Amino acid sequence: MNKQTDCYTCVNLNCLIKKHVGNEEVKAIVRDKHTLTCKKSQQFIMEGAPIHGLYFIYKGRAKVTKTGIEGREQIVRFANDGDIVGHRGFGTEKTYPIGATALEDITLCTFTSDTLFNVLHKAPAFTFDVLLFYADELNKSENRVRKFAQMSVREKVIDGLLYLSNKFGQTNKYINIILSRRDIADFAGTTEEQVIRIISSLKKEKLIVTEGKKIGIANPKRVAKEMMSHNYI
Amino acid sequence: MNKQTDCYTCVNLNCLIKKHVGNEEVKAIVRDKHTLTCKKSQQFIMEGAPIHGLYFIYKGRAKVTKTGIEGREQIVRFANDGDIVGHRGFGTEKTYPIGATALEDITLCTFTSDTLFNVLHKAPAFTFDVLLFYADELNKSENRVRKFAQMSVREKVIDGLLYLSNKFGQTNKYINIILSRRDIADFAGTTEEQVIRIISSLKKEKLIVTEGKKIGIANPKRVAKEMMSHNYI
DNA sequence: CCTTAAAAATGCGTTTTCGCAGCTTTATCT
DNA sequence: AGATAAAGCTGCGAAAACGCATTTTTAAGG
Repeated sequence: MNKQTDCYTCVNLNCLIKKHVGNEEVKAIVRDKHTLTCKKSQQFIMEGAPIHGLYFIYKGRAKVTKTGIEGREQIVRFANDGDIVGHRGFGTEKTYPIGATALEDITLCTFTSDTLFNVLHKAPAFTFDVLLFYADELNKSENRVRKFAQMSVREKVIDGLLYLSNKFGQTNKYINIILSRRDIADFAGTTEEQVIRIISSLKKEKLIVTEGKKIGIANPKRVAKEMMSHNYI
Repeated sequence: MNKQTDCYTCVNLNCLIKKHVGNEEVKAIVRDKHTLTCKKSQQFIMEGAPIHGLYFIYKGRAKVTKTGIEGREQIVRFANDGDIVGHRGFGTEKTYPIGATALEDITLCTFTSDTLFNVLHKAPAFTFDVLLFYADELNKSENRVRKFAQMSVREKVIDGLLYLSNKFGQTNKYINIILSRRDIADFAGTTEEQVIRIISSLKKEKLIVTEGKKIGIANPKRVAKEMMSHNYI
């Protein structure tokens, strides 16, 4: 029932598999590929479940989470078309350290750990690019550690909205993704109420606009300025 | 003046170079190696400075930092013998996204970006291990994001002390590293005063012991229990 | 060993953040 | 369209975290 996708005609030019699809070793991955689709709200990686492979997003958006105190979820990042999801879905670890949930109907490409493991040992240029991906994610994550440690709640929410606008883009003045206030809170590291309060005052300050659940950055320059002191270097 | 170290007789068995020193390609790295020493408090990587290579710690300890609001520093992690320091000290980025400072007199092995770049394209087994290292660091960093988002200040300080005890070990009941309360605060993501207050009450509760600046976890089980709710999964 | 500076400790008022409760609006299902 | 549930909003008191000022202790240098 799943329409199988094809790496050769795939439109995700930022996908690392696509980039290296000419490599003979990488073709082994392509042959092993399985396509699956998930409905909105479906969790396709369970935190703590045994590892069975790595996911690449063909089309759609997902949240990557870690469960904390009393089941409270922390969104560690969002994933978009072409992104890799499933840390350590290869190699020596036994269970997934993160969970992943579809934010909308989503099509995924998945590969078994074994295939990946082999290719990562045989296609250095590919492995190097995966390495760079992880190094980049590490840098972003460490930036987030700093932000969470030093920012006020207001700054964290603004920073979160800017991230979303940047990651998913804005069309017709609105950020290209619909999230609940709860999800924004779980991402920004605060409570639902605080997010609501802050969004409400940002609206009064004409920094953002809303329509239903849609949020748009009305004044990117001024909003970015709110964060300036956190971006230097 | 710097005594040159030698990978073949190196005692850091956890060092990735040491592990792969038998590989012909990796020997190119070994030939390129330079040894340097730093005095305590000396900063050997400046945040924002042009990248010139990657560092491996031969002997000593260092803190890895990011500068935030009004110059306030966030310690993103600590490094010990054999650890890699200098994210992205290879590849495409132009400047270091982190700073690194010696916490005591330290001996470093350093390699130029170009040499590393080449070897990372030619020695897949080595590249794979570096990849695993980054994936692990990423996982740890994402755990820290969650902790910073959800923990109270007290929990963050306790968690920081447990990390230090685990990372550097305890001898004679004391954690094997001397840090100022300020450094602990910069790591745990709070203020110096809070760290002082919390250490003081942990002492009263007989959970830790102190002697001068030395801190020891007196009751690891009970202390770990304080954090249990954060460790599940 | 004494001097001086830095680090640590503590009290206290202020600010920020939180979480509950109640209410309103929006979405969903038949 | 109407019923029901979910999500969003707001006020308010409580708790947590902060930052300043001051004192005490520890470390460093001559």
